[in-house]
Amino acid sequence: MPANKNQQNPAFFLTTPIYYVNARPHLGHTYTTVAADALARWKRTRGFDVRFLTGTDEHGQKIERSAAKAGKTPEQFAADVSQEFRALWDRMGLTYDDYIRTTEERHKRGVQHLFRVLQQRGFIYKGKYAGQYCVFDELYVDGPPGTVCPDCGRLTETVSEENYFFKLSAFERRLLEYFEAHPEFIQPEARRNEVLAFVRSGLRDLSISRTSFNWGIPVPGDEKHVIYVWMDALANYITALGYGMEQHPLLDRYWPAQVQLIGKEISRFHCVYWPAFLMAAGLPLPQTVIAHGWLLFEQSKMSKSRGNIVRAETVLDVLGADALRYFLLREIRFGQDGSFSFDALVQRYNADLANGYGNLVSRTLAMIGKYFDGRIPEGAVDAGLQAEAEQAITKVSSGYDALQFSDALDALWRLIAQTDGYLTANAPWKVAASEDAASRKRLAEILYSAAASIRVITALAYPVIPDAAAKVWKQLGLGDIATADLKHLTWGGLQPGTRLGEPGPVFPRAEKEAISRMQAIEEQHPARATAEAEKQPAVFQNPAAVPVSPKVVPPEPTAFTPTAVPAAPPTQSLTAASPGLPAAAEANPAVAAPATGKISIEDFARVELRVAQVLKAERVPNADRLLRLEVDLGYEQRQIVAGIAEAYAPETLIGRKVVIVANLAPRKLRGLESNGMIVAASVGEKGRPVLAGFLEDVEIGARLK
RNA sequence: GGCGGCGUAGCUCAGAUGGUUAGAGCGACGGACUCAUAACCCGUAGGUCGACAGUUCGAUUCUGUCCGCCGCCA
Repeated sequence: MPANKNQQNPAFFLTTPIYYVNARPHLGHTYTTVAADALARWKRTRGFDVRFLTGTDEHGQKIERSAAKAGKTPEQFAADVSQEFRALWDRMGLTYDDYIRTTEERHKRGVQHLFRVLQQRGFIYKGKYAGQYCVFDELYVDGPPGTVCPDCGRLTETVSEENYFFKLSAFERRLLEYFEAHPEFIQPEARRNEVLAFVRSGLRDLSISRTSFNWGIPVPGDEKHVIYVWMDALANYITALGYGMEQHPLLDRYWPAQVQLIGKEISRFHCVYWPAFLMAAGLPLPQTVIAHGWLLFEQSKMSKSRGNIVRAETVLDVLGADALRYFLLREIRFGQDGSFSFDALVQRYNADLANGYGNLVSRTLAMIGKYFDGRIPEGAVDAGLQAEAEQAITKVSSGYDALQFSDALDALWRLIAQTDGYLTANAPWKVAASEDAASRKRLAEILYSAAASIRVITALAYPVIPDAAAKVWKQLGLGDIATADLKHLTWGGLQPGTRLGEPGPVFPRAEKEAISRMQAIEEQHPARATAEAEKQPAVFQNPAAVPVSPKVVPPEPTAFTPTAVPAAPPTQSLTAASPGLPAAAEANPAVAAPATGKISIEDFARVELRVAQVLKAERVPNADRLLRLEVDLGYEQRQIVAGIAEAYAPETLIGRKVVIVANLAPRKLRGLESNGMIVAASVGEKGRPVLAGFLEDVEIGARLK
């Protein structure tokens, strides 16, 4: 990427999170990165010296395990996935200036330097952690032995290990004062309030090293320890600028960042830990951390059983990058959650891009071609249209500046409609029927005004639909939009006499079948296995039924674990066990791999699946996900504790017939004994459980074979 | 459980320090036009503004309770 070297211009450093290579790139990652790219492009057109950073986060126990499962070294595994991200961004033409990988030497050096600095400044000490630990989430959990992980519902392990700690508690007051003095630091408001509440409730020191695995950056001077993944990851924003090197001109030039874009699920790390690290290191804080919402995947009504992990490539194949960019930024109010569906995408594409922008360009340029031999006519300007265009410039600009992409695009498309309305109202094709001078003059005015409006529209649309804008810019005869000076965009920049470029469709209408085509592509893709697997019955939960030993890598399938359920790959049950997992955190690639170990019929026969009827159901106090059920098997009644409280209200279950694993060894959950598990499909990004059932009435106690 | 947010037309959402007929876009329906990508333009749609109660001359907009959804609580 050619960096803008003009030191006269104000620096603008913009970052996305670095993506954890445990998941393959999907639309969630694309959303963040596209928003950042649009902002980067916008700021560049406004004359800022933009530096746009993205990259991948590659350390941690999860990567170590996933690599082992994939039969690769962690280095190779991380490199492969990192390359997938990078290839996608390149294919989409994203204009990042730097792509950092946490396995790079420059990063390791920077992180170790940061560690030493914090140590020297007295913010790091060695201590001992004794308590509960969730192996799956690599998370310390509060509570007595037997506590379930609040994130995934699995039983925690009791551990005791020596750690380095960061004195986070020392920054409680300073952080609050900073938030107070800089209300714009955390956006939007809702996130800010959450962070404030969190800090106000008191900060404890943060464990920042691990000894239980090796795949990470060693603590300088104590190589048994590996630096905690979050400290490692967050530091990328400065190590990418040369932090830790003797000379760091980029750091001097670009830090602090103006905008750090993140997904809302990682706001605590970016709004509490990160500023505290920076304060401790004596570095200035970023100007704003902006959290966007989640991208949810709506199931299309045509196939309800569809899984919902969508890859950007599918959309690129069928509609192109601009379509995806436009949809994500137009349809979703930035900051709020939004949903994606192929239906809505094609709808937006046709209504706004094909019928709106594309058609306006097409009709206007066709008439200039026909009536003025392909040259921009010399004509007076329609004052009304000019005023509307100028108003749009203001509105769209302020929308982009505020990262309110949907507002900006809304205002821009209003101008498109106004220009379309202007043409229809003045009917140039009728005016053209008369050859007299007055009519020619009138015709020139109408078409010049429309073309001038299209020029403004195109310039303003460029950050969001760069490819299409570049095409139209050429068709207008204005050359390469990338080199155009859009900083002082005004109405009057279109020179009469300019010869139009080659005309051609910019956004051809999409047929209805585009929807089914994209759906088909998704289904055929190998990575689809992730979503496919979620459609299969997974055994749900009894979190305790999941192997919890930290050394189980991978968990050995036995007939008594959920893994024995046909067609559900071993780790699928692990995914199913995390109903609360946010969009950006799912998709263990190991899940995507086809099931490796097949089981024999005898293995399956060991699992006793039976029909049971729910007699009683009630919530387990202080456990958001757990329900205590009493079920009737015909030959006996028993108690089961199941993690389905978020999907089913207790009263709706009473009388319902469900499928249970009847011969599961009993486990205690929250002090309650659970005798068996309920079988449910795990649906969607969040693994919402859907209970298995029968279309016909089935006798209680019947066995499934 | 504690704290916070949300619930407005078929869909996605605006909005109101309380006040004549509650808005936009899309979809649907009707009309007009033919330069253009079966497109564009015009018009129509009558939604108890989640439920109930209160404050008020008057509430969808304020207060309370409830229901539903969501987020944060290392």
